[in-house]
Amino acid sequence: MKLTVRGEYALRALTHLGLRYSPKVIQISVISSAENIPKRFLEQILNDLRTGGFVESRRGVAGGYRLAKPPEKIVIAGVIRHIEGALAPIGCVSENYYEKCNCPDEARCALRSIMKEVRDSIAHLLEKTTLANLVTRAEKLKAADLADADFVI
Amino acid sequence: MKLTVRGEYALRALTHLGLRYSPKVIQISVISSAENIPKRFLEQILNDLRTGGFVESRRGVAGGYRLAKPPEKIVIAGVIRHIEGALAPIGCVSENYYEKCNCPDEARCALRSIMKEVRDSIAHLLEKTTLANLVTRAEKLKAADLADADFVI
DNA sequence: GAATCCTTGATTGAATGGATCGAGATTCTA
DNA sequence: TAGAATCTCGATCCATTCAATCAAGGATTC
Repeated sequence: MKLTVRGEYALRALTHLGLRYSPKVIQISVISSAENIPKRFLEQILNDLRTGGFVESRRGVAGGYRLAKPPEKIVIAGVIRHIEGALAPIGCVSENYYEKCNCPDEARCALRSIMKEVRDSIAHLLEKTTLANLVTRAEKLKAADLADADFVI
Repeated sequence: MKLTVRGEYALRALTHLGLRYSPKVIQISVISSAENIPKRFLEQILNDLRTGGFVESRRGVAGGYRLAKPPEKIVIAGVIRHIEGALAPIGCVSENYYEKCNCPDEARCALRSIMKEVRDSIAHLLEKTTLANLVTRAEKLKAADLADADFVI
């Protein structure tokens, strides 16, 4: 699994929306400047997240984006699969994006067997992590940071 | 972590050499046809593995490649790092190939914290796996396959 | 010294990734 | 109902990476 900038932006944008989860929508430009993401590019990514059913949008003057379901229901593995594709490090061990490799005999391939373990460990971690979890982490990290600041003063 | 075809070939070639570990060298063309790897490309890859200290070569008529050290001493994580680069799914959590990301505050980044866990789990698996381990897997898979064949007869 | 094989670097062609643009659709508001 | 704000969608661009091939050259052995 490799997270490209695109996937990173997607997850950061979702976290932004998760931290402010409400029926109100948030504009692209707000997310763009808060998260330091090129606006045009983010536009593309949010639209893609909409297609995937992770966010929903509202057009027009008071338009913007919001989560399509509560943060607890948004699984990180699902987001990454939608944006980036396979979690597996190599196609021949992917469950959702299987691709045949050109080794002489896949069933007897030692490389495949170790890569399968890698895939499983990645998938296990990301399947059990939801956006709610990311949001909690973000809040805790912020709180810890504020505590540090107090301490310094 | 993403394993490209290049890395796959490298590990398959090493496994080939590991299964036949001896002072004798094996020709590129032999590995190439046994493992179904384009010869010219394999040439490039083996040369790269030589630079990394994983194999050594012998020129001339009876030339070829062999492992530069016993299979137990060749760690898969090291091979992948040399051929592909970082194990981490994103640069900002890589230990050996760190790259700054453009998020507003790296220390408070929730994404970073979950990706760090992914990195650690990948690294842990691949650090403890040696070529000797891969070779053993290959032998077992072959044996199991033969047993199946017997059973069918 | 000829055959064989490794060495090195250049090159190519395709795919991917990051990013931008422009025109269109939709919604609100004055 | 005109127009401004905002999302929508497809096209395009540029740089980089990947996979693969090629060519010339050097080393080694028989």
